[in-house]
Amino acid sequence: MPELPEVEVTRQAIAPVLTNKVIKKVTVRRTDLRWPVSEELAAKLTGVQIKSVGRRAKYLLLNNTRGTALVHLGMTGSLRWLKEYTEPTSHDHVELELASGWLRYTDIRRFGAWLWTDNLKQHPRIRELGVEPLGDELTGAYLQARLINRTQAIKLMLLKQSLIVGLGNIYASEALFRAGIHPESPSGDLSRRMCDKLVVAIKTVLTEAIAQGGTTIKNFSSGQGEIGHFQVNLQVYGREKQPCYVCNTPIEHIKQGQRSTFFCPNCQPSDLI
DNA sequence: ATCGGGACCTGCTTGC
DNA sequence: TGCAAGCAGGTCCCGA
Repeated sequence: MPELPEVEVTRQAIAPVLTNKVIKKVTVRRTDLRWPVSEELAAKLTGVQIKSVGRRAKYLLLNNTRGTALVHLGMTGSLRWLKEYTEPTSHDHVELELASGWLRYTDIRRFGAWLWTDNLKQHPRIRELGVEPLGDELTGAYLQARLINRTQAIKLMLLKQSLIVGLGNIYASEALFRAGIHPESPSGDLSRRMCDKLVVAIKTVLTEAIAQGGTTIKNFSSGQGEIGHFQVNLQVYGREKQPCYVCNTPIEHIKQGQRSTFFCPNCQPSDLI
């Protein structure tokens, strides 16, 4: 489900109710998520004070007095703040109880994760991550340097979290449309000018999506239960055969790495392929 | 090192 | 109506 904007919107929603609060109790109903939820996680989190709620890539970071809990939402995960307790369903796997309410983690497909670390920078899932797209490190020069000699299609490269973090299947297609770049272009063939344009497109689409509360296609909602509204701004994703908003050409749908890609064949010319 | 594909898991939609 | 196939916002791991 969630890409960077949805994770960031979730972070912004839950940070105010968690910051400086004490976790009274941790309930893990299922441990078989993406990786097994360790007994250490529940033991360490119980009784700690949350110092801040951060984000690195698509991981939420519950920074606390003993270390950090990393929460990944996978494809179908969500976090929800409950002021009043409700009976958990079969997909509610983790819960934190605080004095003022409960933080509940729901994840139908269980591709998400809850991990514990007391050395965040050296954690294997964090160590190998690429640059944050909304920070100063992502520039056209960085992108071109990392893409040089790579033959893989640019859409697939944008999904690699070791290059740039935060983009997923929706925003990768959207960024390429906004940059006017065909998704099958060999990465190493992008000119510096195109890399500059792509970087601007990535930053713009993610920033706008965060401002709109993320994209809700199926069931994303922020930690306070608000759905996102960016889906009305999607230019190509999910719009197969519908007219391009810019030029009226029907949007095309292809598969790359067994995943859907959407693009406008006119606005995103294939001259590099 | 880079790539392509399969794997993990559940639920919903589509087509015969 | 029923059932199988295909699809979904992520990412790790394997073999070539």
